[in-house]
Amino acid sequence: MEYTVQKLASLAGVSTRTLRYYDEIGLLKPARVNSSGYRIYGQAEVNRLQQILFYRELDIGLDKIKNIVTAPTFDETKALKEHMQELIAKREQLDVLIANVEKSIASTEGRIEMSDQEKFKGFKKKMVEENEKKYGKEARDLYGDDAVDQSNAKLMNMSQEDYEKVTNLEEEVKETLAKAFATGDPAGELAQKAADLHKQWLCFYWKEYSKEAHAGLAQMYVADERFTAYYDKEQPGTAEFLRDAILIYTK
Amino acid sequence: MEYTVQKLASLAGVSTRTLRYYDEIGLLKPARVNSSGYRIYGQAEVNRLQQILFYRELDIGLDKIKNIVTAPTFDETKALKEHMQELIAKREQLDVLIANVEKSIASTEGRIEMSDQEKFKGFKKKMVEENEKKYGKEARDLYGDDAVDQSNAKLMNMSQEDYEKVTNLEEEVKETLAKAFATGDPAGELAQKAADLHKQWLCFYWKEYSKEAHAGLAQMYVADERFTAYYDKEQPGTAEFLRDAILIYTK
DNA sequence: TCTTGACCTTCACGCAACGTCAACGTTTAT
DNA sequence: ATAAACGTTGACGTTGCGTGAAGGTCAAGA
Repeated sequence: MEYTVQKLASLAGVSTRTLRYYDEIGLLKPARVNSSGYRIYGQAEVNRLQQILFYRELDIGLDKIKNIVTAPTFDETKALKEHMQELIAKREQLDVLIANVEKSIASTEGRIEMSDQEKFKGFKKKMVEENEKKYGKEARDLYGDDAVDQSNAKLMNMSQEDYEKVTNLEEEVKETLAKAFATGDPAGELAQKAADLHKQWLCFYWKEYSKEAHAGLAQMYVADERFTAYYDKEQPGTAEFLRDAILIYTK
Repeated sequence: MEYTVQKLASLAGVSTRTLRYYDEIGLLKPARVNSSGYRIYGQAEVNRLQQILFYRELDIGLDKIKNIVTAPTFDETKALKEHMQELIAKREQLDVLIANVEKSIASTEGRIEMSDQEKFKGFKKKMVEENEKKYGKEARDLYGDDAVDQSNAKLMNMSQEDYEKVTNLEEEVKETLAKAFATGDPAGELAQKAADLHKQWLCFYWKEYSKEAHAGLAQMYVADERFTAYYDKEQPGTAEFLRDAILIYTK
């Protein structure tokens, strides 16, 4: 079956302008151009347009879609399966939002109270996404896919109380660590308490805890500037101090 | 609780630029501006930002959001409930897409075959949406909310076979109508067959059929240029002819 | 054969919703 | 008191098209 712009456009539910634009940016070239300059699309283009729309549905930029579908290693089945995972994730995130709306209704009706943080639950996912876009690749290179995925997954599934607990823990770690740093002794009581709090905090993000992994993470804290910057913010050297404390704690 | 731009931004997971932009376009003004020109947001603004993000999630334009949330008759609870309906609808549409992906996988694995039309299922929803944006208001004014909602809902929930049936029916109506028009007799056998087919077609979109509603729709066909344009495309006068045939059919 | 109308083409400007500098004032913490 | 972090207002850039304008193409009917 062959299609002109209009035919394909109405089949797929996009505008003719969109098809011309996709041609222009090299995302979807027609199978051939007839003697009068008309774009003629074939079966392969229909399939490809479908792929493109799949990815567009996930709010992926057209240039990235281009990279994905034009990649020589492009495995259609695999791409589709990944795609489905993301759709399912999107649906789960919608569930969070729906729960949020339900709560908001209860809240405006005065039945319950909502913290400001709760009010933006479900929107946070966007931040996770953007984080992925920015740091995703680095982090994946550094720590491996599984770690990143699990961390994200846990973050997204976290219940409201958990979220509050974890932010509180984060504060506690920082406070205890600051006090411990003042003592200068990573083997001291305070430093070990900080390491323990850090373990608890970590358990919110990790499926299973092991001393080796904890120690490994501590090493990475010092190797990765993003983490050192975070911990050294108030007191330079804190990241190293935390590493030492953890290394002792996990021995 | 009072928030500066950054505080509110990180709370809600948006950028500071976004907040400044929302201020600029009058969508979300800070509670006050301190002596140094800093924007200070209060509790009301937090709640309002939440509302805004809800609507933004539905891809509603900021100007429309502005109209919605600044409307003097703005009923928060009602808005939230409507909002939830749309989120649920969105999730259902995601289900359609997921089903589509599943089929696509089966198709690339050679287990089943997909028609070109099938390939774009789930994307069709966008067309419904855009139709809503363009004609929604008119149509709602003209036919009432319920009719439009039901029609959209049925269209979105339609199964694959139904979709094929309905497009076939549409063709059949057009063909029979063309032949009937040639006879010139709206009471004749062919014209009455066309009216009957039209009824069947209609039954795909209506929850319940009544002769009165069918007759009413026939009148509207002639009154609304969009419909007359559709039916008169091949043969001017066809819309009127169909109306007459339906009026006889429903008598 | 000529015209009409629905197609198709290529520019080219317009738009929303911000991102992203630049250039500069303010607050806070050490 | 000096830096670092945070705030401000322009102002131009970006993405993914929408929307003409100005004009070729093609089948069908007068």
